[in-house]
Amino acid sequence: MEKIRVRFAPSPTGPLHIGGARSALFNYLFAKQHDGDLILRMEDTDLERSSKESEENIKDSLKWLGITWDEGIDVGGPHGPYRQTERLDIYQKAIDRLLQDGHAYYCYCSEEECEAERQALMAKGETPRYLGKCRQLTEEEKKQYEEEGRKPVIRFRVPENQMVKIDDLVRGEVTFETKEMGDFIIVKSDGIPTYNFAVVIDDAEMGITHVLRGEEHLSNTPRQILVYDALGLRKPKFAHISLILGKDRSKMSKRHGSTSVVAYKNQGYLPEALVNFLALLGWAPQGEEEIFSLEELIEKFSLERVSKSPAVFDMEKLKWINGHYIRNMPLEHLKEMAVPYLKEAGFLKENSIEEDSLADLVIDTLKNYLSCLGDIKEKIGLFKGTTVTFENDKAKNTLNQEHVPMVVNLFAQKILASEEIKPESVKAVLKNIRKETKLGGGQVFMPIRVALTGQMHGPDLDKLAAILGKDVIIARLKNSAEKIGFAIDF
RNA sequence: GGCCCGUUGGAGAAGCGGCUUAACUCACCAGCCUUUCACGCUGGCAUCCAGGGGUUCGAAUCCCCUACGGGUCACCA
Repeated sequence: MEKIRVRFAPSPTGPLHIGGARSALFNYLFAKQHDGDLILRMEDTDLERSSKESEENIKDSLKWLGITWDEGIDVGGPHGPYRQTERLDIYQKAIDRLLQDGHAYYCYCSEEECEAERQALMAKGETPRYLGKCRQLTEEEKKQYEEEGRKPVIRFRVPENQMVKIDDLVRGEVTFETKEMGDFIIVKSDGIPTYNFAVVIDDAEMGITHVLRGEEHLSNTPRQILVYDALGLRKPKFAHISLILGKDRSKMSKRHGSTSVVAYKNQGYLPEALVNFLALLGWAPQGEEEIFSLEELIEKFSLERVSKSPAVFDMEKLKWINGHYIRNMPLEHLKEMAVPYLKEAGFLKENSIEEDSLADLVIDTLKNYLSCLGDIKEKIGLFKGTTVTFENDKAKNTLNQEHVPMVVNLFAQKILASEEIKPESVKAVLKNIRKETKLGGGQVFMPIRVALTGQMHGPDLDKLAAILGKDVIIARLKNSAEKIGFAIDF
């Protein structure tokens, strides 16, 4: 069987978008599953908006997600170069042929003229399109336009009254009529080909067998098919993936939150979580399980299970998936990733041994409460400062019970007497207090928790105390006692 | 405005004419576990598949119309 060849062909006009990342992922999964190749190509024919910076961002984001390509930018291959602006001579041959065969022609109409034509058509309730004014220009007419200083574009001559059929792998058969189309531009007046043309030449020349891309390209596809046919090129199979929408069901934009992959990276989302989430957007696994590694996705992915309807980007679910990956990640690995966030939160000053073991404890404690590593900054507030603020009256009242001063004093004395404050030692202290006072768990733990944090919930007391350390524990207990107004004896 | 695509619970979705009293996951609610919270576990959460017609012995599944959402019609990709 023929080797599957797919491509991801972004235009480097901005950071890698969530939607682009999903397209890249689906292409990657499809290719790897069939032992095929993924080609990375830059569609940089928009000279104004394309930038090297964007290209770098796209490559970095893909690598971060774990999406690698077998051929293309940076890695090379037999069909290079892989930047469209470096392939101009390749396009030129096809343009010459099209011109020669009468499938294309020079058009001298200005942008303003075309715009006016579109407006007029629109006003009549018809499809705005180019009506073909320059289709049959004589040599004299051309010469005259040239003398006027007009720079021509090259348009593709769309055959009249033809049906163009697309056999889309996810949408089924979709047909378009050429009379709705109008002759489209294949070469701009600056001599650079347009997307609809270059994409065809490249996909054909690079031997692409399957084009998986966003739904926004569906109505461009008939134009491309026309070009394939005019040139006698073999058409790839097409599969158009539905769009990703924001919470309000309109196309996902900055308005809905972050749209670039880097933004999620910076917020402390894990690449495996984002990949997992993205895969679930527009594709559904067969069984009940929804947590998959890249390898598992490669195995399970199938175009038949790609949905035709648009997917809503559900931030809650992303957070859940990310939290799941955080909780299940080996501590070593997690720590490595979390250190920058701890530093940013002002918790870790430097990487001394002592602080490192503290970092272990902090991360191990906090990991159950995080949906992304960026949350560390907020959650770590619990461990900072020597004063206590009660979250509500209920919390405050737990300290107004008769036995509380005794418990708090006892706890403080035992902590002061401890050589070192470790989870195990705190646990032992707590146990002793219960034994000595003969009080129930809730009567011991809750007052201490509130006296320490002002809150009625939070991480295990032993871990919490160990992170706080002797000085902070004592300071906070004193602060609480002061606020409630009971006597201390330590 | 023309053309194209879509519409199953709050969200992602399964479903492909009878096996559906519509899987599963997130969210939400209740219970259990736990010193508390979180995690985890158990259970609940659409009398119905945008609305209306039709085809059929039988429809979420096929057809038509309407409504709504989206895409596209660029010298942007």
